[in-house]
Amino acid sequence: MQRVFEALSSAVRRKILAYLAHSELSAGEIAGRFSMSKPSISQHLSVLEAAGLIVREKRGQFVFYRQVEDSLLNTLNGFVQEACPVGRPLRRESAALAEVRRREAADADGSDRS
Amino acid sequence: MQRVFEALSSAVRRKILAYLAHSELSAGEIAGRFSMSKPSISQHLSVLEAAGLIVREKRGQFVFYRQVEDSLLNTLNGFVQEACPVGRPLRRESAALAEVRRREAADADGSDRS
DNA sequence: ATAACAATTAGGTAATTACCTAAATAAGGT
DNA sequence: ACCTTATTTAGGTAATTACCTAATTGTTAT
Repeated sequence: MQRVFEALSSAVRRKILAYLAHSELSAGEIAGRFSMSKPSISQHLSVLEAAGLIVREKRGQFVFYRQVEDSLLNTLNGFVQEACPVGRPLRRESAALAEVRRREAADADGSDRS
Repeated sequence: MQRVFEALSSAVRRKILAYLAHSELSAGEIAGRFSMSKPSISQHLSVLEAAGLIVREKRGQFVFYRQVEDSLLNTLNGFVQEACPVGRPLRRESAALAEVRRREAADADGSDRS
């Protein structure tokens, strides 16, 4: 948890995570998206890896990085539940989701709309 | 956003937020929960305030702090949407929420809106 | 074997952060 | 007015962080 939040405290690292949201990328491809030295990016990648947010996989000459599914979400969610005065917003969303599903179920059963 | 994540990168500050989840507290009451000097806690409180996560209100001799509802959640949510590959579960919740609100609005005013 | 490329490690510096104590500001009680 | 309590500001130090360049390691191709 500590490591995750430390990792997220850097704009560069958050941006890296955003890039990795869409597909895995090699260290070089990531570095190419920033105007910063490769060693610096490499260091940011280790921080993200140490936080358990991404994993590395060496394939031949390249090292590919990809996000660890859910690890970010789980941490943030866990934190919100105890730190958000009213985890209510999220709970409200969940309730909203349930509500939509109920209506969809009802719709599927016969009624129509738009 | 930057300030929020920086604020959250400290365990002490996350703990302060957790305390403020339940009720407002004076600076002294907060400091009393930590084995750390009051000035240090005061500084942590400014960081949280600068991030927009809490607000201060002076009443008499005391300064009370309380969380700003939703500001934490909104930031985290916004971030997750672009950084989490599987932000999908959450995105689905948000979409569901938006959908419910659209329907509620429609139900309430009865006007058409294609 | 050598060259070229990919990535990391090593080592150093500047800037930031987290703490502390002491001093200042502000409000209340006597 | 004076003393106490609540909190913040000032100022300083130690530890951490973010960056850089240069050197190293590992892989692929000639």
